[in-house]
Amino acid sequence: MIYMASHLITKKTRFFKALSDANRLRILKMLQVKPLCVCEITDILQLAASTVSKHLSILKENGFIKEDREGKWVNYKINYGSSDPRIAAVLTSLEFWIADDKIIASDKLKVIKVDRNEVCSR
Amino acid sequence: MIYMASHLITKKTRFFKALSDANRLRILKMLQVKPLCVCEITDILQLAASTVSKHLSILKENGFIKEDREGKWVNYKINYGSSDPRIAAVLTSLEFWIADDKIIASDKLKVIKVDRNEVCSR
DNA sequence: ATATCATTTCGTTATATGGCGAAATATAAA
DNA sequence: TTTATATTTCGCCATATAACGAAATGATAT
Repeated sequence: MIYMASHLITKKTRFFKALSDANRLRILKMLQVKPLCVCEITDILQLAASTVSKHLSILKENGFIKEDREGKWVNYKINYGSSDPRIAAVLTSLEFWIADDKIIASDKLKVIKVDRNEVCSR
Repeated sequence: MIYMASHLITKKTRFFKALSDANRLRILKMLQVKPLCVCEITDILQLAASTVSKHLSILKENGFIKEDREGKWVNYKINYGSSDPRIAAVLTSLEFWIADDKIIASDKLKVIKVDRNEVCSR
């Protein structure tokens, strides 16, 4: 089967694809509360660390988040200073683009309570 | 394998998923020029009519476009009056969200020239 | 009524995506 | 330098997605 390969426009879909996964939206919402390391996110989402790492790399590649190594931890945080105006538009009014619901509210509570020294290194 | 089924947040991804396909973005850009029927879009995108129909149904289900039957043709047009503010935001400034490129410029030219009585019923 | 044309629905197929665990890598601690 | 911890990369598998053609449906024209 021959698939279309219009590279120019395919690049445009990457922005939307990055936002097309429920767990990535949850991650953005959590990072809005405060920066988190991979194992903290892993603990809250209840996914394999490798899966979370992959989600974070997609969000980072697309400019939604930044990473910041701190010793053995890698902290991820919202990239409010993106030069892409679409990303800035989404990030500066996340509530508008991604409404809160019970799951997100619950995630945010967990973000506040999560303790890196407990959930990691178990 | 157990997949997450958080219905509330999965609904959120539908908006972005609808915009995550290159051909659907091309369709939105074409409809921005003027309303088109399925066979006109099929002719410009060079896809099977069934494929185009499916893309249109996804855009319609998500509130990006409206349909309007005119005899044996079904005309599709941009739904500028969406009650979902995110959709309104994207549609009222499509240039901001989906930049034009060579392919889109070429599509738009074809939209201006396309003649329903030629491309359909061949 | 029947034929024709536009569109949608359905069944099939290939690629993309997202999940996991294991192995590899990077840094800190012992 | 060895060990432990955090993260990433890799290979594999299941589901989702997007493509097609054929069949079904809606509407006009003969």
